[in-house]
Amino acid sequence: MLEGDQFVKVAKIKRPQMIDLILEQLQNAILDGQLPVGTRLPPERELASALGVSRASLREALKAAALMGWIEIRPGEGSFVAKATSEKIIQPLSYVLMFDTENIGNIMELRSILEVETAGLAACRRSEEHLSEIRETMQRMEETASRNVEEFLEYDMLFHKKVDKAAGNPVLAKTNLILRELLREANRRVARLTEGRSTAIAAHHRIFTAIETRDEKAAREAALDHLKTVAGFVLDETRARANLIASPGAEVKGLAKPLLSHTERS
Amino acid sequence: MLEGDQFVKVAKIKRPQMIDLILEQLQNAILDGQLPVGTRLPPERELASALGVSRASLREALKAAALMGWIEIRPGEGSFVAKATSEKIIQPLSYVLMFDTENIGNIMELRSILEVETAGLAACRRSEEHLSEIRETMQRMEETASRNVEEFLEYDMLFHKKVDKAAGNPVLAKTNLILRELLREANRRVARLTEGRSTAIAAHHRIFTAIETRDEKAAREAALDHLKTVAGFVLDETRARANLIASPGAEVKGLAKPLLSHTERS
DNA sequence: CCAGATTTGTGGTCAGGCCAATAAACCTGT
DNA sequence: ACAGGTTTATTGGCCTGACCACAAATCTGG
Repeated sequence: MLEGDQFVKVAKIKRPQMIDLILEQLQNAILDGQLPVGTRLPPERELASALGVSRASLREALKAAALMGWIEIRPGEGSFVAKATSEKIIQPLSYVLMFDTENIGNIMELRSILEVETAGLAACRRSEEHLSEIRETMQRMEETASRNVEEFLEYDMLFHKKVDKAAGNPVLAKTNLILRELLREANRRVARLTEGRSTAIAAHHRIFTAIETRDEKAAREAALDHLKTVAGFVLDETRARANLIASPGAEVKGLAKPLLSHTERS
Repeated sequence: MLEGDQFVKVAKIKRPQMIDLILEQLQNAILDGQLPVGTRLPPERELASALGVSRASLREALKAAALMGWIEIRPGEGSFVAKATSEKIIQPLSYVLMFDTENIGNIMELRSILEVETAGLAACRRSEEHLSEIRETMQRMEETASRNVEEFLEYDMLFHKKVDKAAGNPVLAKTNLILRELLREANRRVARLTEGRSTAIAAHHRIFTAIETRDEKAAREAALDHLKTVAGFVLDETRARANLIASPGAEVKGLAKPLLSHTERS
């Protein structure tokens, strides 16, 4: 690419495309308040002729707008201006991170940062209802530990989801969810080990107790220990796998440098 | 997902849409490495018939993929698998956020968590080269403070980018970048104030010094103070705008509860 | 008055066509 | 033989018109 010579700084002339213009106009209309949330857009055929474009072009724009979360298209009904939700806002993150999945160590570090703070926030903000939801999930998780690995994993995920909820920040919750999904395969390998399941249960217990007593510091410490343990499992697994694939002695990417060094703080 | 009623576990029947299926297939192909970056996709007509769909449907999918940054469409040439860049993906959403005070607070909180840890990691891991890059960016930022708001903003962004780089976690860096992009509009409003620019410069100075002396604790504190200040500016601005739009006296959503309460730790 | 059948409106998809931009193959004068 | 412009094939951008599937509104018989 290397756009441009080093002498003239001309923006490459790009003929504006209909779809983009439509998209822009739609965006402006929503931002100007001309189209409040919930407003129903005119039918495609009508809107297309009003804008002076074909229905096909308009549809490409509408589809794009829908994927970006601006509108919701309901077959047989019409298109409606949608509310921006935390899911939609943070969704693009997952698209970007998808290209980095081989870099498990870095994702792990990011996750540990966020989960630690999340646990701390949950300890501060949790309500009684939050607490009982977390407790219930934890108990179900313990029950399934010796029975079904997949079910255990689901309750593991759910536990963290409930903690996220208690932390009261939907954007944070969604981000955590994405990171956990990215690491789901790694976690699955850990959960297959009996030792992995029992240590996870113990860690969740500590986290729960800390949240119950509103002890922010303890919650953060418990979460950090948990994540360190999981990271240890995962990285051992990963390293083992990597060594099977790469030449022996080859460095596993992203794991050579100090990982989780933010451990030694506070 | 688990998000059902507790009685019936019916997933709402949704007729899968061609475009989404195509999109999914494309995504998988890219993630599986079947389509390395730079690969040229078959012509639309050919690909459409190969997939057994109409060219119109395929086009909607390709257009969406292009907007998400997965591919690049060059008229007269073809479609090519592209490296996803976060800026392009996020840009449209940042405007929407201006009117979403609830999530601005939440995103701010998420950003503060990550930037604080990033500063700490940068203090631990930075090299001399990192340091000089950060220093240079900071100096340029100071030079432009009194001249050009847009340029100032760019250097502001760049400063944080350099700190991210020093922290040595690309995934963390990308996430931070996305969050900053999301808040770009808000930051722009802050940077327009002379006071906003001067306090930002002072804060960056503190962060730089802490990183220079490898003082992790100081780096974290400096970053936290900085973010708290920015959050104060942003939320004041947003609140003002929100009150102009919403009915007077209406509570600004999401700001009533403790924000940035993780401040009082360590 | 109401339940079921029918009509109407709407998005989802398709087929085929023309135009515009690009690149590759082709001339053409030197 | 070759540098230059010119033509041609390929490809994406856009349009028209049609049909299908689904949802709501309407009609109809009891």
